[in-house]
Amino acid sequence: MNPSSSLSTPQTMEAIVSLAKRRGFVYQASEIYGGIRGFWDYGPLGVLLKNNIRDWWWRCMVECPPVGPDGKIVDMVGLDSAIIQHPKTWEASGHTATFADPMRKCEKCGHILRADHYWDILTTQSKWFDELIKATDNGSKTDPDTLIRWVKNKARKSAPNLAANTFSNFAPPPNPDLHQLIRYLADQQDPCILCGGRLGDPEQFNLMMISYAGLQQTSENLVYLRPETAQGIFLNYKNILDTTRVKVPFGVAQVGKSFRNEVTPRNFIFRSREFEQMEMEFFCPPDEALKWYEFWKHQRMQWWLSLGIAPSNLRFRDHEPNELSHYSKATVDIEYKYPFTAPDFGELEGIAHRGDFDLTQHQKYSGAKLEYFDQDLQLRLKEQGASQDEIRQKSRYVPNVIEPASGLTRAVLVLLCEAYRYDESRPSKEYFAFKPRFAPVKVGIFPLVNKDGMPEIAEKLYLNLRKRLTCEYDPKQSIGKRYARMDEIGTPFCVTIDGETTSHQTVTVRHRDTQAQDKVHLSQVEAYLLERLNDESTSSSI
RNA sequence: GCGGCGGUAGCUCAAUGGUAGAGUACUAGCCUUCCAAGCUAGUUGUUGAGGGUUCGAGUCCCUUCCGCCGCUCCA
Repeated sequence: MNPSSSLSTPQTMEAIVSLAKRRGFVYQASEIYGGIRGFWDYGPLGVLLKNNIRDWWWRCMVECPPVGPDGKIVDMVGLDSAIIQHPKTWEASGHTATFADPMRKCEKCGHILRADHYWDILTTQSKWFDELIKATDNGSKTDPDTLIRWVKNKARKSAPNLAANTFSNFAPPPNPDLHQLIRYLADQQDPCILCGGRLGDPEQFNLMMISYAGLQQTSENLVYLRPETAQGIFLNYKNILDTTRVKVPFGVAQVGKSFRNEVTPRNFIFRSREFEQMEMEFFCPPDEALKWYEFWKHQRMQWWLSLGIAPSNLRFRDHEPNELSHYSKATVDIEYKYPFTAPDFGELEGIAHRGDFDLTQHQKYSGAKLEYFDQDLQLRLKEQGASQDEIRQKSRYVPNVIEPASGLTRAVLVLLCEAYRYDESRPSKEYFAFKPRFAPVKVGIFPLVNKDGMPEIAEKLYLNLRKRLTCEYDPKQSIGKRYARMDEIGTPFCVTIDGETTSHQTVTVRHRDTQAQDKVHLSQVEAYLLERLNDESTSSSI
């Protein structure tokens, strides 16, 4: 990409959102009703772009996966599991516990905290609580004078919304413990740890979307829309082992929708409540997990580069130990420099070493046996002269899992950002320089003018080419206008039927990025285009 | 969720409390032999939604929805 023509600023983002709407890539969902927060519709061109990325991922992961670090072919299969699974799935995965906490919200400042951890959070994180501790000599000096002094001075700043009782009838209970004292100060309420404001009643804040399977909306019928596609793979791990001929190490890949009640959906399609994921779970022997983690980390970065993204716009970011999810032994994010995060980076894909957490959990909750008996390993150990005990112990295990999990809808966003160009000197100042493989429309087919037999030839060529390529035929208006329109939606090639087509059987192929033109024989057009659409080296642009 | 700003045609934007407009796009026709040319005609609005004040509201007030920016959140 050309950095000079592509500025990474919020203004760029607005231009991209506007162009994406205008040309039918992405619409806000339910727009005629005023829109609905966190949901987006992919228009005629958006769905083509999204499908192209999805198909490339599927091709690179399932049909043509990379050869393993030991030079051996790895087994990889696909899956499309249900969005709704047994509710116990989410208990086992930890989502119910971590997603469904009772939360309380401060009515003054809006701070949200866990209701069941109120006292812990207050005593460890509240500034005004620290001051109160000091002022009352660790809760031993709770006479009205001391308290009034604290309320009138320090608390005025650190806890402005603390509903301290009127000073005239200030009468804290005798020898209160700290919790009693604070409830007294806050007028019998638990006050906000930040501002001292009144906390609302506890509410279930569930980041998983809820529905009911069955006619009655009872707790027995409660189900969740999946917050990630991964669990569907773990649930089918045994099915796949039993019904296909894969052997550990192997991977299962899946593309599909996931749903999360994000607190703040924002930044166009970056964080939405319904989104599409491309996830792969790679099952391997425990002592090979780190090797495969490094392998996939590298492979996944190569894949993003294969979309034509500038290396300088991508980076790895290792998760800090305290940042790791409850299941993960190591996680690295692949991040992209989005216009709205620049010069910072934002998440694009996470590659997690999940250990044996998921399979062990599902084994525990379901009672199904999810161990793997590794005959290859048994043989190898035998050859190495290991003891019977060691062989028995080592060749039966719960596989470890390496999970590259990426967002398909985020990939769409990245390509829109990465391919966006602004160039004053061109007829269409704005255009998308998609790598040909991902362009929604590959070829525009035009008669130079709408007469002299040119439309007939162009139409025939269109009917022929569209069998293999996404094409558009357009005989209307000036040729420059039609080129510009194609540039704007990122079409890499235009084929124009001109006067020489009737006399010499040649057409003009016009290239989006350079605006250069080639003469090609009519019979060679298809081969000419196919060669350039599939050739990696033609990607002068993204 | 909180605070600030905003929402008018598909898009970019005008419009002292007094007739809702421009550019562009789009459609049809003419013209046009390679980069958004021109001419003619045409389509396009519950001014985000709901309520209020007023003789009269795009404009003032209230509520709500959506968006942007900053916090907060993002197992």
